[in-house]
Amino acid sequence: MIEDLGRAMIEALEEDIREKFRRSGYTLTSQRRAVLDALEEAGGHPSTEDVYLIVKQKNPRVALGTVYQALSVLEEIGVITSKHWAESPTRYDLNVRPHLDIRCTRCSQVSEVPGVELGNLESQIRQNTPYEVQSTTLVVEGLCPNCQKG
Amino acid sequence: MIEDLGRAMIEALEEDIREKFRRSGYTLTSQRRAVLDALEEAGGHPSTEDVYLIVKQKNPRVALGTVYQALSVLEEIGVITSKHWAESPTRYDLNVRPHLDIRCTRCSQVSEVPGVELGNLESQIRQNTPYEVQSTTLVVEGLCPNCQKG
DNA sequence: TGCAAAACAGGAACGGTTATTGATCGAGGA
DNA sequence: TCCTCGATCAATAACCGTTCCTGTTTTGCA
Repeated sequence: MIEDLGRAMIEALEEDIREKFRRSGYTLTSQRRAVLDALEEAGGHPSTEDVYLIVKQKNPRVALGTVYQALSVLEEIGVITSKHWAESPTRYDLNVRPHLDIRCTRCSQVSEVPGVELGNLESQIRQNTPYEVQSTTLVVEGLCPNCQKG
Repeated sequence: MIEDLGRAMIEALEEDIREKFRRSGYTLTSQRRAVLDALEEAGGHPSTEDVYLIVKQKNPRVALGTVYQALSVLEEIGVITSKHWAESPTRYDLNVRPHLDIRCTRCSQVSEVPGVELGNLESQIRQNTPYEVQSTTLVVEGLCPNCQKG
């Protein structure tokens, strides 16, 4: 039952991804597929380097530049989201659902912050600026429980 | 009247800065002073390079590395805040009051978004994470009115 | 199956940032 | 006032994440 639900969700996500590629005109190549798989496998919020290492395990011929380019395409068509932290490489996340992440300034671990209501923040912003808003990201940093001890 | 108010605010800010240096143990050197002045003069949200160029006009001997280090100290003691945008160098801002900025993804211009109520977002976050929250920054990007035409 | 366009691999180059090193400054004590 | 010692600075090399470039391979399409 739960497994079926999981599979259904993955199916829906799959279809969504194919649709986004179709609309954009980009092709869903095996390398881009591998980058997506690596993002899923990595879980958390992998850096480009992390993704590259996972992809490389399965296909050692894939170049780092290709991973950069694939991530950029995936972000452009709205499949993934990038986040830019201080003193840390860019990290990526599948666009499964809107959520809030916090990063530890000491060990760089990223965790999700549950139960925060962003509410109508984005619509408020749209109302108060003449800009055409493309993205709003909340960047939260702090010390994780482990690093608080040290 | 208004000028007096402005001067009073600057005085208060000055005292706050001196206090923060005192508490931290760092010294408020002429170079750090110059970096602060440059931040004020630049207005907007200058990059390290912008600050460096302004500082250099008055004191050509100051090195870029010194500006980096000064900005890092100023941020550490809470006088300024850094913001990290995609594909763009770090930009800095004096901690005058909490506010929200938006950056144009085409021309990199940064403007303030008025009238957005962040409300109890930070306290919500603190309640929902075991992390010791150090900073929360809302990063908003879009197209400025000028670039929408192009 | 053949052709044009897109994507890729590999590696060099770039740009923002940090690290290093020796010189200089400046607060506090003799 | 002069000295001392730690903090800060200037100058520059090194670092690292990212982008760019070139020739090759793959893909979509006729």
